[in-house]
Amino acid sequence: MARLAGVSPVTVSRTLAGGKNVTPEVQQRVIEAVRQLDYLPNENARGLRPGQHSGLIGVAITNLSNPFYGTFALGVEEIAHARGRYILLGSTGESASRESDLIANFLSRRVEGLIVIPAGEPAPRRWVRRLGQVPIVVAAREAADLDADRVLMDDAAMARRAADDLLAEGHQRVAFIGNIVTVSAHRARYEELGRAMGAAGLRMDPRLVRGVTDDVEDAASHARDFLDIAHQPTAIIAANNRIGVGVLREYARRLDEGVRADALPLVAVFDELELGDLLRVRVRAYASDPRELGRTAARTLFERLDGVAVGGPRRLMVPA
Amino acid sequence: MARLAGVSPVTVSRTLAGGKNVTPEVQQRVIEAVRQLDYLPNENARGLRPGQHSGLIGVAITNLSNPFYGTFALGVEEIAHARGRYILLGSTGESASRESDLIANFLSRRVEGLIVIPAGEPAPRRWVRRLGQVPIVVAAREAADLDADRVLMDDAAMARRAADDLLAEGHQRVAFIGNIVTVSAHRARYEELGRAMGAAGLRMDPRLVRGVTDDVEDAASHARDFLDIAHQPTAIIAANNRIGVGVLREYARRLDEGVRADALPLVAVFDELELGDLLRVRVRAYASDPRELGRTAARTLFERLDGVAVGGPRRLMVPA
DNA sequence: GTGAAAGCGCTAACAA
DNA sequence: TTGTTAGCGCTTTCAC
Repeated sequence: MARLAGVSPVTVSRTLAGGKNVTPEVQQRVIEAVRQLDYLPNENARGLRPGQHSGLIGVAITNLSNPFYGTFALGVEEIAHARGRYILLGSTGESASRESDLIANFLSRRVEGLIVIPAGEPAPRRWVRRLGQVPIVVAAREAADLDADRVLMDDAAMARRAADDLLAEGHQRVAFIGNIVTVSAHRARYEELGRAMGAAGLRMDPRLVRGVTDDVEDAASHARDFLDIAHQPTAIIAANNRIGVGVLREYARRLDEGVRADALPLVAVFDELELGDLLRVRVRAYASDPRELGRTAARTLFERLDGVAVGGPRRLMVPA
Repeated sequence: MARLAGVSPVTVSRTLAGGKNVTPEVQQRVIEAVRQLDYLPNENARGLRPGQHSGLIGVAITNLSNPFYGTFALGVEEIAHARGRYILLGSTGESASRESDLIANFLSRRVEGLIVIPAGEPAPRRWVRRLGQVPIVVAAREAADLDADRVLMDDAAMARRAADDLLAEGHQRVAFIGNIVTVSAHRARYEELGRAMGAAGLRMDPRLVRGVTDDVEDAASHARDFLDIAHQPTAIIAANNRIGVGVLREYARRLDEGVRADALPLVAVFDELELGDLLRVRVRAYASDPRELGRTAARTLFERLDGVAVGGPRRLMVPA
């Protein structure tokens, strides 16, 4: 490359860096050679030099096929792109070991920062020690053992609104499907729901609470159980989108079997349900804003990278 | 690191590479030092050596918030993970220049291979020359100027099935929303539809064809037009998922205004419509399998990387 | 079994 | 303005 232009590698570097201290003529020669060879500087080598950054952000989400996380990633990318960064992306599938591997690999590629949706599987995050000075933003869920910035949805507000609606309609027996043990967002939604109902002199029946994180079929089977018990709940609350879809899958089966739509419990879904208003069954969605969540997570990360934000971990709330 | 273990960097490298030619004792010392320092070898430096590979696959999709592409990426990741590779991911938003930038950056990070969903914006792909020996797989859509392996859905089969259904029900006036000019998948679906209807002595009315790629609101506004013309079509065909959602958004508005569900044209949607069977309006979905598409794309890429596949570009079809 | 030397592609610092 | 030197962190080759 340098040979073709008849200059030294330094001159190539300088030209590509903006051309400071290079004769226009020489620059021209370099540019020409670059084009002729389709030369692309090796970013990995460049990042090796001290003081240079890799231009990479590591993003670990739980499940790419869930549109919530896809949209989240889109929000992250939007900001990252505006800041000239590129995304290393992986999904954990809620597995703690996969999360650990993924992050170790991100770090070994010298990402400048990390954005992580913590995996639900409960396990100590031994990888935090490896972070060193690399900033990390935890999004969508709490992670007790991570001493880092958090960007969360307003789970309590969403849950309160849901509770208000349910109470206003006179529901007394409501079921809940979600992983309240390991997924903080689900737990927050559940607890606030319980509080709001408690304030109205009601309580969640623990026999009507089932744990699932993201699995459509699992959720469907819990819904089946609820529909089959003698004293059906009057509403089923799905802690997220995928769980909601699972419940509705079971509803579709029931309708096929001749069950009437208004004989089925109301379904309340968190996180958005596309076309919920067009369904033949009674559904209510309490939507969060995954794209803005992603954007905010990325902005928060960049504030650390820029040194704009200093000090202890921050906690940001993205309104629903 | 090497100092802490009292050995040379070479010995560390050897130990981490499996420990060939290192005394178990010394290995132990190295392992211990690694743990103590939370040492992670620098993958970028490692990849710098000749003959080493980066362990990265570049994936360029059009829109992460579309669950179709999210699921596609999941399929890619599944295979990549099994092969110990990691994913550099970016979305093009259908923009040709963004596609070009993205791929240039992937290449400058020395990805081992690329998987690309070509952006719809028509523009010559000048970046192909930069590929050098890096294999690329084109997925989901054709890209005429790319001389590379392709992994496509069976658009024609899906369209034929849709046409059969429509014809069986006596539809004669059907509208189509999709970008038949620049998105080959949409075009293939449209053309096959036309062929099948032609065989039945009917034809698509060109005034009932509108171009949109992925935009929900755009699609909704076209649907609005179709609903407002005097001689309504009896069916509206959406070339993909997002377009279908757009059409249905408009339907939801109409229902709110008191329009009866059975007064609205049937909607046929390609690529899957979650919960389509639960909608209050008549909808038919012709689903493809994005996850398998992603898996197949990744497998095809690895066959090139492994040297299992040689010779000219292959064309694979993933059944719907 | 271990280490010294060399070089992957790049750029900051210094020299010419 | 341009080039030489050196070193980022790693691994391959060769010597011991």
